[in-house]
Amino acid sequence: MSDLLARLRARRWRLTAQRRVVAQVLDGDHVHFTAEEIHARAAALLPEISRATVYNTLGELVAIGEVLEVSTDGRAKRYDPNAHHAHQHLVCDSCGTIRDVHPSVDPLVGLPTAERYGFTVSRVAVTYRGLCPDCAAGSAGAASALTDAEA
Amino acid sequence: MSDLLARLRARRWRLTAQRRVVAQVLDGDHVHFTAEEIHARAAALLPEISRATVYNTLGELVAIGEVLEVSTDGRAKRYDPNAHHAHQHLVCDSCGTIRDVHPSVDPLVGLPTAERYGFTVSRVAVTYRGLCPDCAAGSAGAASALTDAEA
DNA sequence: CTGTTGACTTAGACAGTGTCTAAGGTAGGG
DNA sequence: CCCTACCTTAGACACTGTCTAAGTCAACAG
Repeated sequence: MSDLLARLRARRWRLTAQRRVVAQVLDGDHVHFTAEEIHARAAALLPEISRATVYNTLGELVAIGEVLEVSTDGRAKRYDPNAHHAHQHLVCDSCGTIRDVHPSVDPLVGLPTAERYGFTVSRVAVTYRGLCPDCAAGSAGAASALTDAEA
Repeated sequence: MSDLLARLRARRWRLTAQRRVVAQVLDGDHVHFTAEEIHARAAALLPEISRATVYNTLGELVAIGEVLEVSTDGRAKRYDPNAHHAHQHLVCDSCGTIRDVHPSVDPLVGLPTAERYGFTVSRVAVTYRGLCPDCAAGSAGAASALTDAEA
């Protein structure tokens, strides 16, 4: 689905080599990289690309809605190229891996007006947390170490 | 509900002046402060308290489940003393304010096993995003500026 | 094809958030 | 009242992200 570049052209973006490699990295494996990971992969294709350019480009892609920003822990944000399908995230508490999940039922379930406290609610994020298969295998009985909660 | 100190005593915590003021700040208004805000308020009560101690204490409170850590944007984490009632969060995209909401229906709705990709799911976080009443009043028509999405 | 121009990129300084270390202080049990 | 293990401190450090000034170049006009 490398029509990301086509969409960018349609938006009259100046198509520089730097923007092309960033788009290419995002179009690749459908994972959720951090900005630094994207920079590293982009630099493998175009060694002189700078951090600032990667941050700028990601910020613009997020602003126009082609990429989603995901902040799961307090660490680095991750970038999700799957912006055109509503979905939720499954996050590993141990390694931070993120997987997209496409629920059959939309749990958006309107928040009752009485519970909105005057807020204008525009969207809802649902994040499932736990351990990915690899980490669950590694920590085995340590599953009880999962004493931290968040919802 | 200042039995937080009682619970800490029961856990055989050394009750130092520093830990007491941190607990006191958390027990106060039921808001969601950042670590720096907590440090500032604690320092108003005990001027020589250090940042490291506030971070240490918050980390320990989170580890034992007396306080929840909430990372909504990529900025500073916020600390939620309301750890003993399952709840969700309403977050303002403009000012970052967080409100607890206690939904009548639990949208946890089990994630279908087929959608778990082998993850061991231990909990789910639901975050409603939008504008708080104050920010909605301020930006008025700019509501359409909310082009970013996250779920 | 070539020139022009404004948008883009760069390196590096800077800022916010959080972690770590070594040294000194103190709560709480004896 | 003393000890000692645990706690606190100041400050250095690391990570993530933002900003600036100067140089570069994609795209368009001619």
